[in-house]
Amino acid sequence: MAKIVGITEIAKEVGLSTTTVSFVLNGKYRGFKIAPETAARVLEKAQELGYRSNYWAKSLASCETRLVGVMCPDISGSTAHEIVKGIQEVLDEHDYETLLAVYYWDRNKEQRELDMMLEKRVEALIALPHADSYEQYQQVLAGGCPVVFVSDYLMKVDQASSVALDPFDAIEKCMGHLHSLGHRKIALMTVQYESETLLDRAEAFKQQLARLNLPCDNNSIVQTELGSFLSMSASLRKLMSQPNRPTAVLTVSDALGLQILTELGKMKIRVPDELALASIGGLDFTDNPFFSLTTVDERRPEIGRRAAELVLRHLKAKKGQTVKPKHIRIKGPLTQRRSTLGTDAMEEDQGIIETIEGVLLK
Amino acid sequence: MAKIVGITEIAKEVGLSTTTVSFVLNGKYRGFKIAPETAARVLEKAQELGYRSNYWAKSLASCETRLVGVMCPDISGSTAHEIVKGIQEVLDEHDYETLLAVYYWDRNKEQRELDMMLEKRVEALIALPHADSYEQYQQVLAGGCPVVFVSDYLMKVDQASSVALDPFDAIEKCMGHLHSLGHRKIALMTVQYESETLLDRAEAFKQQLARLNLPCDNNSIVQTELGSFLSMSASLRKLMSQPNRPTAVLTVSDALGLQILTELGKMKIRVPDELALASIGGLDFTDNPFFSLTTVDERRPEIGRRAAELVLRHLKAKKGQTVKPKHIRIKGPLTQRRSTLGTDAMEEDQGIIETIEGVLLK
DNA sequence: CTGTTAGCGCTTTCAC
DNA sequence: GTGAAAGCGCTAACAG
Repeated sequence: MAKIVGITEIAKEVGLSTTTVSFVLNGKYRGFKIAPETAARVLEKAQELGYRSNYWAKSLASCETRLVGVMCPDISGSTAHEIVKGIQEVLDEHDYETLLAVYYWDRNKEQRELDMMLEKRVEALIALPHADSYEQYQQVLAGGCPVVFVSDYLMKVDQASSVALDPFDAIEKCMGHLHSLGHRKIALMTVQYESETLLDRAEAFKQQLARLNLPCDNNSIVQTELGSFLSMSASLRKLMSQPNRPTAVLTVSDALGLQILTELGKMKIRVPDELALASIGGLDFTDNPFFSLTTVDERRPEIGRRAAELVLRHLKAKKGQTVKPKHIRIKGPLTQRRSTLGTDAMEEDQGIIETIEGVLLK
Repeated sequence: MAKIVGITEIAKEVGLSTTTVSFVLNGKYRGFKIAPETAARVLEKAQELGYRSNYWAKSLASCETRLVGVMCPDISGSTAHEIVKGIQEVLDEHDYETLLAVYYWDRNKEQRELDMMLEKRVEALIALPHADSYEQYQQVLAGGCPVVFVSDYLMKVDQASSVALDPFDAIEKCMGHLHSLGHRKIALMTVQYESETLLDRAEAFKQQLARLNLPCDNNSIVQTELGSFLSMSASLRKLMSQPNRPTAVLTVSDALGLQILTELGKMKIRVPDELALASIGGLDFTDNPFFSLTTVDERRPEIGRRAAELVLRHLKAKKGQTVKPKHIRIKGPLTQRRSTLGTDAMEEDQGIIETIEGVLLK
């Protein structure tokens, strides 16, 4: 830590007490004011000496860090960074800083990073949790640090709040859309990962099948390994080799949807004529001539914003009163694209985008 | 800041001084040792009380934060997060923490974040700098905080170190490859952005044209607006409508390369028959049936690692001696793919990958 | 309007 | 082997 000028030095130089200097520098006037002339002198000296306040000394003395920790499993995908952006947007306005930690889907690292967060005395935590880190978050809460889960959540951690896409609404929109296009045999492709969000989506899917009076058999829900192209490929091929294969598939994420679209290309199965595809996510397909996936937008920046608001609710109310955990489910819009509508329909819709020939989407 | 148990409380409970407790908790034994029995008692009590050290109090007292700031313009692309991962890898090993700030290509935000970094007393800064933030970094250095630029750099900030891809090596590899394939009319597509790295690549390109005895005219280097698909499209179409249009194009980034590939598809220009394409980046094209771009890998994790090492060099040597800035240029491997070789050639190469028909790359 | 005084939670000489 | 005491740089009552 470089030996930089402190408030005391300024005080000495200007012949005032550190108190006064502190007040000037923080623009706080308790009770009465500070003589403008005095303030000016201080400010000038501070400038001259290249003064920079020491955030941590401040935190120590004032017993508040104004720090909110954000934990995410990775930042390579769009999910995390869009959420983070949303979070920072609102936290910024309220002068809270965000401490970002990435744990790369590693539970040990997640634990270590959580420890660090606590050591750094974050006042709240927003997390995209790993599926089975129950105790770890429980512990954080026990330490008096509010937790808000985003995008995914851990049901067992019942004192934490959460913000996520409304799975029932999203699935209903997709299914309604597919149904209205005449699809009667629809399958869900999901991921083998103990995520509540994923389970919710599967549950919602079943509900919709029932609501629409559609058949539900062993092939209605297909699971693939998280992140494995090969596994997805195998599952998909198996699914499509069934006697009464589906005419439409719903996937739980854009990433998976894209992989499937790709694989369908290899399999020479035409989309959407032979198989329509819809997913949940929120990728931007503008400028992308190859992929055009019907999706329900997760509205990730909004998820981040709401999470930050939830956090602020705790932080503001900190005077003894306990704030009940709150669970927000966001409704996202369905955007119909070529993976369900086909090329023709889109030519009218997409104005700017030239429709070009695509292997898959023709 | 929650009122959590502190070292003093433990000391009281166990009937020892804070000094002793501190030593036990930090595993430090100055001179002699601490009675193992004492240590055990302390540790147990700490456990029982759920003690967590206060990072900032520690920093204050010990005059070191063990914090390294990392500034990046955004985290949506692969560049930033791959570099960050590399950085953290080596910093982790040396018990330094990294403080990540994203400034979203906004100079004001960059300035604000830099200020925060200094207030938080980071001991060094690694930055992916904005093209014209000269003074801002100069100021950081003036404050005694070493700066290492990654991927891009600011020449004017001459006391900063830097780590980047070796542009001359990279361009030479690309040009050599294209030349050996018979291309004699090669153009460079770059971005209108005052980045030293980009300028270096353009310079290297010119050198290579000269070395290979290839023609260099107004159309040899084409600039497009940063991030604008439309601008790229216009430039490309103009370029390709020239009487003696190039047979190969070299681009400064994978992102641009991908856009160009896309646009060529729309223009029904076959790759690589009518136009070969090579770029610099490091995207992974495994599992991607549509895009297959010949690129020189920037080795971003390596860039991060080297940057962290540079930082450590400063941090270790902090006993008065000034460390000279160092500039590291990394050589990346060229991976030949379908955008220069065509489908046939690749069928032999790519083992696992099924070659499928692609609109663009057939 | 400004100064005094007492810490925040921890480290770190130096003495016992 | 262990403790006393002096801070790190700053804030926050409470006086004046």
